[in-house]
Amino acid sequence: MAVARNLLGARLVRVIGEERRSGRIVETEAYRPGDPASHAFRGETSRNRSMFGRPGLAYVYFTYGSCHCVNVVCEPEGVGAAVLIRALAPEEGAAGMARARGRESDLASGPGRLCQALEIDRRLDGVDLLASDVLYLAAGDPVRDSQVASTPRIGISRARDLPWRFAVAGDPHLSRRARSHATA
DNA sequence: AAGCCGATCTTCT
DNA sequence: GAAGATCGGCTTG
Repeated sequence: MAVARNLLGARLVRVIGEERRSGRIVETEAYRPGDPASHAFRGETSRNRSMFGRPGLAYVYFTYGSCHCVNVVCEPEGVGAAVLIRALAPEEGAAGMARARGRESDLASGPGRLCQALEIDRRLDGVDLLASDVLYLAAGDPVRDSQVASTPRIGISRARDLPWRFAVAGDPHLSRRARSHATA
């Protein structure tokens, strides 16, 4: 999907009081209407409600008892589609991310990790990523087509064959599963 | 380097 | 009752 590909290189910025933490998006994954792997597939629930909101909103969910993940809603209101942000290359506020993560490496190289590093949880579900001043998207360095790897999605059991995962080829900050998975 | 396990919330069967 | 858009630690090879 176009939005997932075009988010590569953009920045995700988190402001916590006086502190700024940000990173360049290096890995995304698209979840579209009619997609059996999408949280929206079985209709609207209290958890996925914001996925059906207007484009640019954040959909933040909690899973596996311990991990949050952020998505960017990208279809008109009522449709139910989003792009999962899977990995960031840390830029501003790496020290704060390390504090939040309790480690110095792999600060944002995974969908759950980046939420921990940026202190994103369900309280940020539904914020407008194009207007908020606590969590928002900003322009970054565009990524050339020659650097983009488009491959099957990871971490799901249904519709695995759809090539809707996008990554900056060879980037050192890709998610663990992207690294063990062939990234061609 | 790769694979299993536990943690433990939300939804679905 | 089980599986899931995961992570980190431990075990095995």
